[in-house]
Amino acid sequence: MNIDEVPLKANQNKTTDNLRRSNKRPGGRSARNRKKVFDAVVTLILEKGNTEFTIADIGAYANVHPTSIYRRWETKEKLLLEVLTEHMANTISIPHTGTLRSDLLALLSETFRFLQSPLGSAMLKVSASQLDQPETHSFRQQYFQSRVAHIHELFDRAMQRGEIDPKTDITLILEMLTGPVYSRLLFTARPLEERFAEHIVDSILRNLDSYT
Amino acid sequence: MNIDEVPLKANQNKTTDNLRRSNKRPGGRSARNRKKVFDAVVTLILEKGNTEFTIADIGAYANVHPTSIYRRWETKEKLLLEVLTEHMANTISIPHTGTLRSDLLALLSETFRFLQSPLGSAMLKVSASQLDQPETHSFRQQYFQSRVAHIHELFDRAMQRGEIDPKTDITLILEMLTGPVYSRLLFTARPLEERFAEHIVDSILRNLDSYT
DNA sequence: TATTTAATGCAACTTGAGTTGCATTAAATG
DNA sequence: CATTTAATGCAACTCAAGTTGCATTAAATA
Repeated sequence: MNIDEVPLKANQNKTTDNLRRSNKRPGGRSARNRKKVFDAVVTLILEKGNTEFTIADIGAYANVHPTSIYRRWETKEKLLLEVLTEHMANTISIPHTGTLRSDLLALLSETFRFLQSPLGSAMLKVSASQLDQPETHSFRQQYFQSRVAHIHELFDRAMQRGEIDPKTDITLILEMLTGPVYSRLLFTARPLEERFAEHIVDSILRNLDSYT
Repeated sequence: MNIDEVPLKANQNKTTDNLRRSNKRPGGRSARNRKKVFDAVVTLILEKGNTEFTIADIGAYANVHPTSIYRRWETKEKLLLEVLTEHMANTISIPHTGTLRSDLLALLSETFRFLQSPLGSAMLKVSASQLDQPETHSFRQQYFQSRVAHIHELFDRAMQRGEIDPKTDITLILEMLTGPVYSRLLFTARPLEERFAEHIVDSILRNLDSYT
């Protein structure tokens, strides 16, 4: 018996299962409803400016019965995490300014903007809410990894220009780049201003040799 | 009429009000219940390893009627934020190793340990959950500010040793020090290891001139 | 096209979080 | 010590989140 054919107990691992069998009934009603629900979530976050709506609200907006949503995603958090991850992957834009420094500054500016927007704030809130939920670890990593994958192009150019060593740990750069933003948003509440971005970027660039 | 005497509508701004009038009936049953509830919250977080308990659970554990808890704190999040802020302020320990570098490494190690513990994870989760709740901004800032206040002693020593400029922005250092930890916890899930701590600390120390 | 299979819609239900009114208790105040 | 005031305890209630069983609908497949 192939491992893929092992019968799973109902409701077990629904979210990831949902992905694994995503090609079972792909083009039909399921896919349409998925899209309707995802669109409804994004719209609701933008309209309300936060995530203070219920699954019933989503169902009403999407014209999909709430029961169907509960059955496919189990919790609002899992649904939101999936929606926001996918949305990010589709809307990310990569700066292309000519130098690594200004590329990183542009990237960080965009991060400031995003994390202060309803969608970014939601992403941060939902990610933190899942901190001790091992089942959704992979989703949060996927969010970051898809960013890394996209942004890699920016570093590839920097490598070609000789600004950066090919062995550089890109993920580490992004951890150091975005981390301090979370400190400010979560705790100090100091403003996300240009000066802060420059400080972060320059403290990375001045230490590039320690990122290999 | 003094601004302090403006009558407040019932239930308005209950949490901060709770602090402001904390000397009204301080030593009696209220204070005892407050302590019982706070202890119960800490114990429950440690016992369960997470915050998946209800206000009813807290009431049962503390032998305080749940209604009283609802009336004083309104939501579990506000209560937890208050409890964790106070607990942190009381349990923080300041390294005193002789050099700024090893002090910061010790501090960061402790931060790793704390943020991976149930209490730290709870603090991060609850803070993020309050991201768009302006009423609790001050509590999250207070948490960080009380850390800054305590840790300042560490930097004072470094200043006396001449390792650091007296005009250094200590808060910025702490933002840069702890920020990347949130990146790892929330998104990349890479391990919080010594090597990571050294990378963070050294990239601060090598750029100390830009922190003034 | 007919058959099979899975998702969906719907109604009824369970459950638990949070609220309210009122009596009780204890702390503060004179 | 008597009085006043506020917090507490308690019971009853509301309401919304989430579940379950079953009929219906639509997609896949032979």
